[in-house]
Amino acid sequence: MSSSTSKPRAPSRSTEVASARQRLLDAAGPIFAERGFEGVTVRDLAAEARVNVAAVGYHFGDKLGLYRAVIDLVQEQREEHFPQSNTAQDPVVRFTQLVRALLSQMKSSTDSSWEIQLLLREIQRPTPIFEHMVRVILRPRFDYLISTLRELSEVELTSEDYDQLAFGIVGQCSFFVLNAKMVNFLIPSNHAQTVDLDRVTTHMVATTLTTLESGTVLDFKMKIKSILSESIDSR
Amino acid sequence: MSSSTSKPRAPSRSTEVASARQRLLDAAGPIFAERGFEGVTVRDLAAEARVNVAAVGYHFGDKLGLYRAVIDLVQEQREEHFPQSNTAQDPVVRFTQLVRALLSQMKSSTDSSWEIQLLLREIQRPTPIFEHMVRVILRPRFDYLISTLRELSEVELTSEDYDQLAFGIVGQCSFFVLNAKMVNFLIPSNHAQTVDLDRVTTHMVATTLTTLESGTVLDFKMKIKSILSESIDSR
DNA sequence: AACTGTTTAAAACAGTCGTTTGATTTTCAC
DNA sequence: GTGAAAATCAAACGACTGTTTTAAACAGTT
Repeated sequence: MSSSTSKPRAPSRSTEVASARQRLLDAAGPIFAERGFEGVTVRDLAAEARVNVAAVGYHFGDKLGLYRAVIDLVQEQREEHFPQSNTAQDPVVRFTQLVRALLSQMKSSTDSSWEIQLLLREIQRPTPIFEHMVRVILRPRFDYLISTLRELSEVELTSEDYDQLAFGIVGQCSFFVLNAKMVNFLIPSNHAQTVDLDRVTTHMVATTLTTLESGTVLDFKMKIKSILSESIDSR
Repeated sequence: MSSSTSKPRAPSRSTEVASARQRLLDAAGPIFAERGFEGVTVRDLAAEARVNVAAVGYHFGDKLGLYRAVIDLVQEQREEHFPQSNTAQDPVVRFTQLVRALLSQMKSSTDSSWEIQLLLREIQRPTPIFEHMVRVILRPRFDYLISTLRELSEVELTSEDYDQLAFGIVGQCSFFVLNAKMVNFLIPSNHAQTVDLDRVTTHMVATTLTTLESGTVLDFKMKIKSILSESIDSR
């Protein structure tokens, strides 16, 4: 499948002005994040980067190669930029900052934080890169979230419960980001902005902590299960 | 914008076999739901419905007209099929059944419940139909969810809190549906199936009820807000 | 100087897309 | 039956897609 064009090496940065390859990489990230892989044409990318269309094929083989390069770039930056450097002792503080960071990075693509939007798009409309991306980028963060939840819980829960809580957090975060347009439509417009980061963070952390701490959750679950088993025939 | 082709009336159902128009409508729904508006070609639709490609233009003007017709059909079926007929007295039971129904309808498109998936896709990648669809289909359900939450809460909360809770539920539901592939990837594969409906329902209802009932939520929120305000400079 | 790799420009390619055409068949009141 | 409207069909249209080709210009090394 790989095109047989001899792969050119990265330019030896002799020219201080950004090379065509670099300009292409810089421009492609936000565009892919905003419109998705299939929603972007190579002509758009080339125009935005002020580069000839042929440059895509020359430097990256094809469009997917450029996309893959962007994903790899995000991965590298994440590894050095997010070194799990959350040193707070109090797990509640650590958890709060984790959620806040998660939400913050998901915010609109204007914040130069288009990376997570790109990943969310990849997840919802997988390209051939999907498995590699989930394994390398998402898995570590997910595991870190789970371990933080374990620290926060007074009593040991089942791993299913931890998964459930973690997905609940990730799910709500991604929902607010991806469905901002609908959120704006459904809530009264007097709210100053679409999603108040601190408000959402506070809500999610508080509900999660309450769930983890409250002894009544199990009672509720028992009751709900009986409700569910009773209403099987009614539907 | 609307094409000036004279709109043909619906065939007078003299032929008992499904007409081309009807076959197209039947086939288009699940396909649009699964692949999204832009991910589907009219040739795919025509082939699936065993209809000539020109039938789309003839009966619906263009591809978007067919999409609009599908959306309208969903809306009609919802109105007669979902008459808010939840008559249980206990608000907890009603809430549980509501969440369960929400999740159930979102389940995989094999269950002939492709309608909600279609709506979710419309929300995340809006076509020109977006506003109309949200207003007619989503708004009533969202308001109903809010009112149920109000009934469940012992003390009156702010409307922002109710919005937050409602979006949390909807967000988690849509997350499990739209990201099933990633969920499968991230959790250990020993789980029997991707998403156990009853388990997820139980979890979400229990956490919501706990949040509504627990008096410690406000304390948590206070603490979290102080955490957030302190760590402003650290980022 | 010639030779290297890089970049640009313009054009063409093969394919797919939504849509339209024009002829043909089917339907159905008369 | 007859004929006009409705419905269906194969085929083509024009626009766009990703990709490739051709040519020429540019920079740096030896």
